[in-house]
Amino acid sequence: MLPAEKSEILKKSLIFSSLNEEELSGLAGLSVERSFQPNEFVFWEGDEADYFYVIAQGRIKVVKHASSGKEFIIAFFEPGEMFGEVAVFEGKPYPASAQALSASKVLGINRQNFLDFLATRPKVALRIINILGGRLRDAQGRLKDLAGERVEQRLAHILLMLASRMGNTLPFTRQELADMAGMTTETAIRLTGGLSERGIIRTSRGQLVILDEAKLRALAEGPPTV
Amino acid sequence: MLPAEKSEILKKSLIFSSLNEEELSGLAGLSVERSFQPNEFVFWEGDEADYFYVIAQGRIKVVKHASSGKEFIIAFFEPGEMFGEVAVFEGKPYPASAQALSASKVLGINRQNFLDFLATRPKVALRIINILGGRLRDAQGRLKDLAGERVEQRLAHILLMLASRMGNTLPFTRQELADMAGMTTETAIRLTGGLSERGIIRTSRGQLVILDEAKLRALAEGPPTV
DNA sequence: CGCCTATTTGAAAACCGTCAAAGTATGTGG
DNA sequence: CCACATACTTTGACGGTTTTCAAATAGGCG
Repeated sequence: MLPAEKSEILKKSLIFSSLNEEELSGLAGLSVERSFQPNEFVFWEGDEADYFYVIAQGRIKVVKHASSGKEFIIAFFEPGEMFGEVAVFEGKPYPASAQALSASKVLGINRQNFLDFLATRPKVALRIINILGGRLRDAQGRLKDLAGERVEQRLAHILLMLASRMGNTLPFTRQELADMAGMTTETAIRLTGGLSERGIIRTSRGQLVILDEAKLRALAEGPPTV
Repeated sequence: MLPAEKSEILKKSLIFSSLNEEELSGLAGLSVERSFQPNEFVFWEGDEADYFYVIAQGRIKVVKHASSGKEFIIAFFEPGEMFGEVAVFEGKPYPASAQALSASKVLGINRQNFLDFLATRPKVALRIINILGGRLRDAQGRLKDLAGERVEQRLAHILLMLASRMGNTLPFTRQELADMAGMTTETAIRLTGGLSERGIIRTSRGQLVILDEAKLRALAEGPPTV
């Protein structure tokens, strides 16, 4: 990949939108390109964290494994988004694993180089604070759901969250939804089946379309028995 | 409170440890002191977020309420720690409520003033990135637990996390532990009862002492049936 | 001493996970 | 182009974990 292409990719990322061309190419010079096949892992939980990543193309999921072996999906990321940053900013091993879902290209940015870069770019630092704040907010909302809500409401919240980021057509299997909502695949299927019958969503293999966001929102907030 | 006292409090906080005296007093000038009675709320979920806070004295808990009315405790904070920052850095309403547990004093720092301050203090920004990263890591670990582990393992994880921050004597009621681990008070009592019988912990009203951290760790990792 | 909150115990029921088996898209290789 | 392998989807029955509901005890503070 040419340096100019790297700059182009970084520029599209929200994190670096405040940088000028010169700064972008400086950062591009610090970055390393890596490519991954579908299902290949970018890093594993516990690995030394020397790099964080910005996605150039493809989709990445970040997961943790429970002691039972069950997988929990922390997040999906798309081109322009960063991942692996928690570990890098803390200087500790990665707290989760990252796996490519499709053929993917990412730019890896070295921890120490980036920290040095940040020390003179307060705007970028503020942007990162912003992004981390948003992720923390999401995480806290999900914590509350997992701790206190029933499966149906958990799934509804997940669908609404995904819809707000990606639109009403969601490219996820029921298994993936289940792993995000902390339930089994069977339960996710039964729930989506029920929602389909009520005309709230439409499902096909590996995809789910939200038809009636208002009803879904009502479901997410209160129990169906009003 | 005198400006010098404010500086003193800020200085003790990890966030501002890189500041010199002059910077500290500048920041102290931007801060407002507020006092709270036990059980009084510092802010409510959904309030406009103009300030974030550093604790001078007392203990604060940050909570969210599920649709059922059940309370979920996101975190407890002690003197020197900051809270309410997620909302401030995002410019959105508070995502949770903050309640004083004991008579408390806090320093409130205005959002816009602080963002201006940060724009010329990259070290403080990096420290905040660090703290947010740590909180995000914690939150992700708890997400995985809530999604995939049984109550006993969830409780064990919570106890270990608290112990690593506060030592082996934990000043929490079973109700509070239950609200952190996403279970009912009755379940928390039954579980702690079992742990006491096995000599792993000792409990009294509003307090829990960890006696055998190794056994607790074993419990947290794997199912009890080895 | 009295009130409020925390702790305790028990029994019943609900929710959801587990297990098993089968059907159905998608893509691959012959 | 068909056959097959692989993943995703579907359905049913059962059982266990945890919540729910109820009632009683006990500790601490004014």
